[in-house]
Amino acid sequence: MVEEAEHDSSLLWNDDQSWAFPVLPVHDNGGKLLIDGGKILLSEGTAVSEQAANDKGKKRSGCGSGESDDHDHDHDHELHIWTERERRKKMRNMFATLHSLIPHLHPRADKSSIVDEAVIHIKNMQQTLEDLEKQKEEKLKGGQSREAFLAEQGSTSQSQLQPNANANANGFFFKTWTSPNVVMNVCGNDAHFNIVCSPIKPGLMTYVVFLMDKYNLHLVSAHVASDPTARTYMLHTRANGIPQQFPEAASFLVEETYKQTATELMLWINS
Amino acid sequence: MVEEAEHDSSLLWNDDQSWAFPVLPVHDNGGKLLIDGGKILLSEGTAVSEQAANDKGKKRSGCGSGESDDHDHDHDHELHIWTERERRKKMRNMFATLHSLIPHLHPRADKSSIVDEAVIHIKNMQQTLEDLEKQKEEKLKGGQSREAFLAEQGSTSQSQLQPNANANANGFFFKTWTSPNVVMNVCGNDAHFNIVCSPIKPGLMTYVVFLMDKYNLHLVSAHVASDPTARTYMLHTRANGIPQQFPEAASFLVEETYKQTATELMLWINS
DNA sequence: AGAGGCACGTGTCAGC
DNA sequence: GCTGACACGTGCCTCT
Repeated sequence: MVEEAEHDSSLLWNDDQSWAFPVLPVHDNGGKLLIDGGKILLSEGTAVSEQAANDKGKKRSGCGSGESDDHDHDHDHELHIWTERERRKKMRNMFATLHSLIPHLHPRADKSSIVDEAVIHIKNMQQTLEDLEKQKEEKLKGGQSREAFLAEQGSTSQSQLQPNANANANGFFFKTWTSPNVVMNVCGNDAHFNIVCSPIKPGLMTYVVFLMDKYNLHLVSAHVASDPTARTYMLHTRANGIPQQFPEAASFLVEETYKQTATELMLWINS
Repeated sequence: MVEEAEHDSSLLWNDDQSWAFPVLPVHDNGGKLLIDGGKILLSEGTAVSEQAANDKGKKRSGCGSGESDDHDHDHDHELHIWTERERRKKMRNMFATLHSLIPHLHPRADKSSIVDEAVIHIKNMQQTLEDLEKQKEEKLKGGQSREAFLAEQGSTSQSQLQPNANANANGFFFKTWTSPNVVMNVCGNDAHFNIVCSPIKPGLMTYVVFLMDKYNLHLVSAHVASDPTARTYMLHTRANGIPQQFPEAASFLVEETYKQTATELMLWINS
């Protein structure tokens, strides 16, 4: 992953890390007229006084003159520079990981290509998933109406992503997803989560609550059991925030939401 | 000339600013720039103090004089600025469309969140697709629908992160059995039962307690949720009564005991 | 009152 | 050459 950067980046990295400031000297910083948010901007034809002198400026070399209460502002400012650098670095890494997730992408693809391809890739996958989902439903429906009993019985139970097929008729049954740490049972709008976390990771409950919030799930009840080496949770949640105009679509959405939640939870625990 | 340049600039600005994250329905205004139609609002008086002077270059206002070979360089430079602006704009739009593709994302999510969530989303979708394919293949391969009320579930879920699959040695993980009505997750001496019963069968809780007693299981906690048509239970139990002379045998015994319990429970519910 | 985010202008370095 | 891509420093703005 890191490697991606190639010499290009690594050089920059070097740069980034090694020296802190020098470039400034010249720093004309130019003019910025046109400031965004705040307003300003000079209008069109009329010129106006743009650029004011402002030296205010920071650590200029040479040129004596007044140094005074620099220091407070100084460190403040340096901190700003530093955080901005960090932020950029973070972004770079995120781009790298995003890059690594997209197949068939030139190793040195630039940022726009990355985002672009990410968009395309996501669209493709969403489309594919949608199609598969539709296909599946139609299969189920067809089986029900035509041959009711015979046809599609096989394949109940199975790998992790498995809906217990016979469920959909009218009764209330669990549709279950399993992983070593997180097991989720969806039943209508409700879901039961079983979670085990060992060694104990601080912040798990916080993350759970965050996820509930993110996906607009209500926490009906939560049961926590601790022992020195492990902690287990049982959660009962309810999905309320999803418009239910079309029951089938809604149930699909609920399911997807739950799946998403469970996946993220699992990833977090294993991270 | 100068004027032209200015004009140019301001126009471009307009363009550039044309909504930063436009797609998003609400708001924003993003912040920046308040332009109203053609005019610009300029800031309060105080603001002006900024704007650096710095000669070096660029379109300074008024001040006639030194035009000479400025222009080529000048124009050159402006072009640089312009292209950079365009590039940023492009990036912004791409971010916006990327944003629009990710479900459950806060409308004003910042760039890192967008990339972050994109990564997560892609991972999830890839995983889901992979699972679906596996599922499909297995479906084609074997119609193994033998009795299978309780299919034994391995575990495993995600591929990329962890081989946590059967690391049962020392870690604490779930071993899960599923059926439409009863899902059981064993972890060490403890187990979580998820039960759904519809229509409601009177006496279920009594039966549960009877079973716990029969197999010498302790009921650590029980959560019951009722609605008119269904009732769900989450139970946390602990097996204490089993002699533990030989740890391996013991864990086997515990597992068998739980399996037996779950089976009887399921049979009762479906009877 | 302050931390984080964004877009700007700017210099620099790769590669058609 | 020139063109595009990047990272940088910097001012301003928002959200808390």
